[in-house]
Amino acid sequence: MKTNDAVTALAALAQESRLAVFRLLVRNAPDGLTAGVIGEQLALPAPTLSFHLKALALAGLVTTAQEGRYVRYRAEMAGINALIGFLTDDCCGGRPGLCSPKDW
Amino acid sequence: MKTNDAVTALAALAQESRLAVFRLLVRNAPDGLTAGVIGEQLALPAPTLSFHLKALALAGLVTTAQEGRYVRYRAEMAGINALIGFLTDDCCGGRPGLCSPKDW
DNA sequence: GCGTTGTTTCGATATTGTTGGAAATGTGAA
DNA sequence: TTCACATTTCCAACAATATCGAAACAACGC
Repeated sequence: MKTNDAVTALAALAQESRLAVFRLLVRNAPDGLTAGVIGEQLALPAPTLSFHLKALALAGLVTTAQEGRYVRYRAEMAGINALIGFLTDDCCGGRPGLCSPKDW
Repeated sequence: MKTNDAVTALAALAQESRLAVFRLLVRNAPDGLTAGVIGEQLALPAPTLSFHLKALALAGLVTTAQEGRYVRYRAEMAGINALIGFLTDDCCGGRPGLCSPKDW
């Protein structure tokens, strides 16, 4: 993962509505939810939600699947996992034992 | 961790300079670095760096320690750990086996 | 086809974040 | 005390992002 990818992913999550969308999809993994259901659950107007879902998809944090009239969104676990790895890369100069072991 | 705390932490990391600062401090954990060294390594003007370090500190991702004329910054592992936990909370409705086990 | 429903794009506005020079603050050394 | 150095605050210009109504687009049932 490159720095720019990480910034994109972090920026996608660094917004209240998008973070709520992502966490809702994580709770509903791996089935996912349709856009309409997400909007209903989080009380977001359709254009606003669409804007945010697009950002999450571009960041590689959710995937989309057309299902007839509906579009199903799913949390992309590989995306969040790559992000976490990037954040903790080379921790303590490669000697992770220097950090509290039970935390890592 | 509350939603607002998570948004603050994610926003702090969702910026190229701040992300670079944080990762530099992670690599140099647990010793940390002084502001001047960070600015030198990343080629950031002092006011800009100070602005970013403040954001990281407010987000609970770095700690500060006055050392004479210098101020030493350290990555706060507990902060990043809490953030990661928040992101993956209640994964798959509490049945994490539904996600790829090797990823989690 | 035609109306209905689900989703996205467009557009205009409001809000917030980033940047770095100049100046101020704080700390230690001479 | 005076100087030098490290860091922060202040400020103003600039850039990026959030919001949501109206309209457009897409897919299904009749």
